[in-house]
Amino acid sequence: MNRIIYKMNIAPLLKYMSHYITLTQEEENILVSKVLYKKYLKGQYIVQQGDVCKYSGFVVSGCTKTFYVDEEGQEHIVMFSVEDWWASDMGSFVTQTPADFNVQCIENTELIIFSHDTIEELYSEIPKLERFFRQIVEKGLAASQKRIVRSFSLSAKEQYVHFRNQYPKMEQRIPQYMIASYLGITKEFLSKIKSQLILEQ
Amino acid sequence: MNRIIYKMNIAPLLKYMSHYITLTQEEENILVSKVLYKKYLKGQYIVQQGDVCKYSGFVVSGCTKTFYVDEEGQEHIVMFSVEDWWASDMGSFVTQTPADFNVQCIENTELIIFSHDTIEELYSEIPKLERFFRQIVEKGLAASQKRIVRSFSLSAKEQYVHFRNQYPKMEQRIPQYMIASYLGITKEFLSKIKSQLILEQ
DNA sequence: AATAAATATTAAACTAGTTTAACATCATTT
DNA sequence: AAATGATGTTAAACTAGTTTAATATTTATT
Repeated sequence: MNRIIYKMNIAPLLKYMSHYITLTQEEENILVSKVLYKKYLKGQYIVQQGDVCKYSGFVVSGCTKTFYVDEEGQEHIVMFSVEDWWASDMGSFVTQTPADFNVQCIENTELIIFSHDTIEELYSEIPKLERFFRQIVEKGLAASQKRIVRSFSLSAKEQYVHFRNQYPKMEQRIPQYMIASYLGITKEFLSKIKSQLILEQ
Repeated sequence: MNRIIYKMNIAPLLKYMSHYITLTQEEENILVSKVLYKKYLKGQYIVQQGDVCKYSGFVVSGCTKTFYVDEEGQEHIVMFSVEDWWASDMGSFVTQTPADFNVQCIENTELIIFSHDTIEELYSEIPKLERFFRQIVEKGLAASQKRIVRSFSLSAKEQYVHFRNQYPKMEQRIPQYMIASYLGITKEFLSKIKSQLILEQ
């Protein structure tokens, strides 16, 4: 059997982690030995709604969308993940309950994968990681709360302007109809908002 | 100086924690020595928007609302906390950044308080607590995500029915205009929804 | 019991955002 | 270069939810 060994680009993860915790060389080695490196093609799924999310991926390169399909079959995007973000249903991964969300690549994407099966070993061999993941989830919670606040108190136009300001580079790589879905509006209405904004200047 | 010592009702917290971790008697004693017990009157604030949230409270009895005031001065409720819930801006407490939210008592409320100043001591004396708080925050994240999904994919009427089914007892103790605020609609429209629902049966 | 304060209802006029449908543009494959 | 599929625009008719304003009901206070 043929096994493809990808060259693992671990540096972005280590740099990212260094904002939270400091690992010794030996701890880094343990970490590297317990994560996977995976390449996905555009269109492939990392997580599927209803499955328990066994893997949590750190995006080394590429872009994913995290979305939900409602009873009418309508797709609602809740997050985009680019470099240095997490591609996962964190809620499902950490609680090991069925995922609310799909995570799908909208570009070819390279991920460093944490598997739930090995994460308990990682916690016991590198206790600091428990703190790391706690902080990641905390940040995720704070971001999720802020998202709720925005959707409560801002009009669609204001939310779009906020998105554009906060993630100026994402707009170039993500099709507009997906941004509309992220904002919770139709693509037609986003189109209208954009033409309004152009007239306003 | 007069110091009021309240009788601390710690049992509900210990029972709640037992779903996540098992504490020894000694660990329980440490815990009790490092938390505070506080009684608030209806109307009092536990957390104020803009302040760093130094305290996270476990509700022993009573009820609080967590809300946000937008630029137009409009109040948006994001959560109610009753017995066995947390009254806190968790996002602010764990990241020690300015709170997005106010937490105010809508009934007289008794809380067991974790202070951020002592929580690091608690983590080092009872490492299990780190796991406990990680799991709480994880559950909070999962709930917050589900809330976003609902507000994306359900109509106001569906959201109200969901709320009523999920928290049947809350409706009795919380005024309707606050429930409207929680659902992100006006009190007038909730009134309309309710009369529609009555006609439908 | 009377008054005041807080909470809830109703209805009409309005607005933000949806739906439908037709057309336009851009990118990819042959 | 033509053809196909994916993405983006425009406009008219529509609907869910808001605003305003007047009134009703419940709860708390004297």
